[in-house]
Amino acid sequence: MAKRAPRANASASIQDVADAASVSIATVSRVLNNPDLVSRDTFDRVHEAITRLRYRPNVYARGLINGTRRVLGFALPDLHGEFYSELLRGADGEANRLGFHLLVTSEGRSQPALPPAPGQGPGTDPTNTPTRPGERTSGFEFGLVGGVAVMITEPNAALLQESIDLALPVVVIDLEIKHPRVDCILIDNAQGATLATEHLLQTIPPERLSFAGGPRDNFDTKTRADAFVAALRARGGEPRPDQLTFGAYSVEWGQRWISEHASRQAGGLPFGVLAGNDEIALGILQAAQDLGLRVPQDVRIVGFDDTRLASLVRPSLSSVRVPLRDVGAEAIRLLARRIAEPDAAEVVTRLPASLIVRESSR
Amino acid sequence: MAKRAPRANASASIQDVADAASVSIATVSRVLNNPDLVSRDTFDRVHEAITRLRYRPNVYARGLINGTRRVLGFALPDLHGEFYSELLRGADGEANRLGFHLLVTSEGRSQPALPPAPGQGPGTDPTNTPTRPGERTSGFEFGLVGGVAVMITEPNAALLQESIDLALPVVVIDLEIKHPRVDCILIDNAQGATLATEHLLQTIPPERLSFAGGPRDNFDTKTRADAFVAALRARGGEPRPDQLTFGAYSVEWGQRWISEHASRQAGGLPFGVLAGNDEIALGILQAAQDLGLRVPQDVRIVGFDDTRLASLVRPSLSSVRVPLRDVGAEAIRLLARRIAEPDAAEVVTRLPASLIVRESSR
DNA sequence: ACACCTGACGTAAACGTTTTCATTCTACGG
DNA sequence: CCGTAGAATGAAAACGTTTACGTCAGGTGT
Repeated sequence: MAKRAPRANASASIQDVADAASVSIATVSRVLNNPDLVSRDTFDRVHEAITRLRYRPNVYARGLINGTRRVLGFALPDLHGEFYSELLRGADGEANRLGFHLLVTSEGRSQPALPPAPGQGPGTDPTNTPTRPGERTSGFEFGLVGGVAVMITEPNAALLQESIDLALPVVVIDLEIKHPRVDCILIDNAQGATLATEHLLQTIPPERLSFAGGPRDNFDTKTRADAFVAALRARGGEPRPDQLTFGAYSVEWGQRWISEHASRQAGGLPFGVLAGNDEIALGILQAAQDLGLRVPQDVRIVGFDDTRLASLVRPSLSSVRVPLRDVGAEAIRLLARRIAEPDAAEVVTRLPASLIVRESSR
Repeated sequence: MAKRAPRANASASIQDVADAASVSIATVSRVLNNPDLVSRDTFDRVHEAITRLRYRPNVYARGLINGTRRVLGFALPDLHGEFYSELLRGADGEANRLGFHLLVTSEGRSQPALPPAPGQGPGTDPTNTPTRPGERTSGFEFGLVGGVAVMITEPNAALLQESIDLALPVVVIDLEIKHPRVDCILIDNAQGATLATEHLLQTIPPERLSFAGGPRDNFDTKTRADAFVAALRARGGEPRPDQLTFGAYSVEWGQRWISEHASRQAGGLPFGVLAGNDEIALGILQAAQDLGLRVPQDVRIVGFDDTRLASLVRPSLSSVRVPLRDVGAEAIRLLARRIAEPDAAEVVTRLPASLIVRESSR
């Protein structure tokens, strides 16, 4: 048995454990991965050595052997705000349960990690800065992760493409993509918008109902707007063009919307508005009050996303609740599934939205 | 030259590139890490092969050789809410700039990854569930990360200890720890609380000023409370015991506080309160209005943390701004530094707080 | 007594890199 | 023409695992 002097400062290796327990490294490995294959005696000896030496298997060596990657990438457009925060939380919890780790990233890390600036031969190239080797700009570490959950935006559409090229398990959030081994998670925006619109229609006639959306070309915005229109039509009201407006997902846009809308609003009171998200709704809510409109007596407002803002504000804000935490958790579950069975049939999970009625539309 | 048929589906290895460029793997490696050592011709050939084959060096193999870990752990008590969200964002941005990746985790993953349930010999152990080998509950993946930033709470105090034991670079957030190679980042809570208290003292006499804190045993709470007391004393007012109260970091506690306080408040109007964080402040703000108190005419409120809530609520909330994003970024910077020079002197970064005055105390 | 299985364990190959050392080749000063 | 320096490259060891395979002992069935 080739004993080796354990290095002083570094963490113990499997060899150190093997030596300490007077077995081979294979046996140590078996204790860790297939305990049934070793005798009770040996198990105990090795186990004792492991705890005594504080042995931790080297993740890199392990990852090298069996592509078993316990790390999942989570790429979001941004990390800021309740919305993503909640998504992340769901993902983290589920990852924890399933024994995975979360590598988070926001926005454009998509430039490939390789290669470094080419082209300085032995002849000194004048245009070349030192470029120390350790410093090369590293994009998303594919190869480190066993799968990626992506929420699509411009910058990381490239990331998605690359993941697909690499045959990496991929889950797309909030967008339906038809691709051989790509699963999707959708939030049922249409249903949520329908729910909210129908709720408003209980107290407001169709012609006095508006939709104040986010950016016009945003996918979610469109879905919600379409559902709004459909719900109005179902009640026999073909919406006028001015009943649908688009701006940005911001408080400021909400404020601007109400100030413009209030003056234009010839239809009389009360009127109602379905906002594209809670921030817009909040802007409307506050600016409406500043304009002397009472909520909900004069204006009935429903937001979208049910962020914590909605419940904290006064009057509290009705909102369409999208189960963000479930979305995060489901993303991890789907990834785990696809890692386990790479060729499983594609899944499109559609999570239902629900309407939380609060003071702003009661 | 031992050509090997490249496997069909797997990603290209360094050997594939070497074959394609008719060089040895050593040369390919040099192209990647020490371009100066190869001739111009070879460089170009290899470079072409790399791009053509979409070669990415295997992170695990690399990590196995040179402990260069480009992944940093970020352990927070929770991921929920503006607070952590903002911290994360700062960290992610800086990590991106510095070429690191972020492995996030919240709460108690601290149980060691090893070993799996011991003690089922060949004799079937009745108490033993199947315990499939792939399923073992994995704690935080030390060994995968090159450093850890920890924000202390009960569950991951263990994580901190373990990191220190492993001689892993560690940065502690929001707590000063004296330990050989551990850096700390502190938010200057005392300064922030002082600022806020002095601001309130400009319009409110000391005896009508209160502190509505979070949990009594919370470190931040204590620091803020102490600074509050000190500021009062500096103005010659020794605070009565009832001017300092402790509860929880929640809206509900704020609401409860004001309802109890308003009845007890014999001192007359207006009075002022420094809240332990924005949520408490918000609870106070809303419940005060419900009680018929005007803000800021009757009650002046200052919150803490300056989360987005503060600016969105009406009346908007004065708050002590703590530079969360900077905290996150600085954590990454410190980690990077310690990875580069493990024996550098310990650093304690103290980030200044500032007071944002809004309607609630104007 | 013999063949054969089985449980327990060790040997060694593989995973994909980086890096040290050795080798080849060219050029050049003597 | 020889010796040698230096540039360019290849061969091979090392990193810490997992796992296929081999070995060996002690049964068990004939």
